[in-house]
Amino acid sequence: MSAQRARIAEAMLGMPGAFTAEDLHRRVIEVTPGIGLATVYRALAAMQESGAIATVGDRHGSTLLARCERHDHHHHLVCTECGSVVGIDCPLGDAALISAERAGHLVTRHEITLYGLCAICRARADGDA
Amino acid sequence: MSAQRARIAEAMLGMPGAFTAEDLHRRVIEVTPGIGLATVYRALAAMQESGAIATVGDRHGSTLLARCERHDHHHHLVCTECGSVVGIDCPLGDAALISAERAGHLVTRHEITLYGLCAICRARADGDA
DNA sequence: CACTAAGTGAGAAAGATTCTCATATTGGGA
DNA sequence: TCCCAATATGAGAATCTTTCTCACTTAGTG
Ligand SMILES: [Mn+2]
Ligand SMILES: [Mn+2]
Ligand SMILES: [Zn+2]
Ligand SMILES: [Zn+2]
Repeated sequence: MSAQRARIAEAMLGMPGAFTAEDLHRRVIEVTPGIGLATVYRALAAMQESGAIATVGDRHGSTLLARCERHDHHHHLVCTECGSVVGIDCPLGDAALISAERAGHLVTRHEITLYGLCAICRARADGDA
Repeated sequence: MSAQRARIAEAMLGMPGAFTAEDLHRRVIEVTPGIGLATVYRALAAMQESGAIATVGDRHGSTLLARCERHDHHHHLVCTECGSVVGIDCPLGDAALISAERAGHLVTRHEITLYGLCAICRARADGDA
């Protein structure tokens, strides 16, 4: 593994929640100037391949990513306020399976993402109100 | 409503399944040359606003859209082979709700999309095998 | 008919991601 | 340790989708 990938991985582990490629690049070059944005994109592609990170939405056209503790199949609960992300088990509900069956559709993949406010941001919102 | 919007809506109704803005533009100008791509994008934005269409994925970086019969909250079952789309009811499964509750997260929005093969494409795949 | 708000077309612009290419590094095997 | 093929890197160009600008035309209301 190259030195750059190692630094990018470290920076990625330090990200608090959802982040874009540019967010991560900014953090990386604070510690190690000179690393290029293209290298960050390349590292991100590898991480996504391995399941170390996943797409959890988008922000103004940029892909939002987040670190995954689990590398097996799971989904995400994303705070739209602070970007914190929690991995969740999330088998398809019965209604979905029944609809698919009725249509004769063979489901090979599904995407589920939940958005809202995490406990902390929810408390803060209540306090402000 | 402008003449252009009417033509774009007609063309949209004739789309067989999932389509991109350019797919639709191509169809529109077959019937009515001169209508600009920007106008198609503007019409699509309005349709999405009204619930007449919805995003159902992406194809090589372009947003995939599909017509909705229902304008209320629902989700989609998309054939990755032919692009056919079926609307489905799809309340969150218990597992998802329990995960959110345990995390103290207030869920305000969720996205669910199922991908796979429709009945027709499935039959064709079996025949080929 | 007159007026205003909204829509239009063409192209420029914006922005994210990928590609190119010359150079540099890596890690394994001799 | 030295060599080499494979892979990674950095800088910027290129690509490509979507949005914006602006001068001009409609739609719709009264
Ligand atoms: Mn995860
Ligand atoms: Mn629908
Ligand atoms: Zn939060
Ligand atoms: Zn199909």
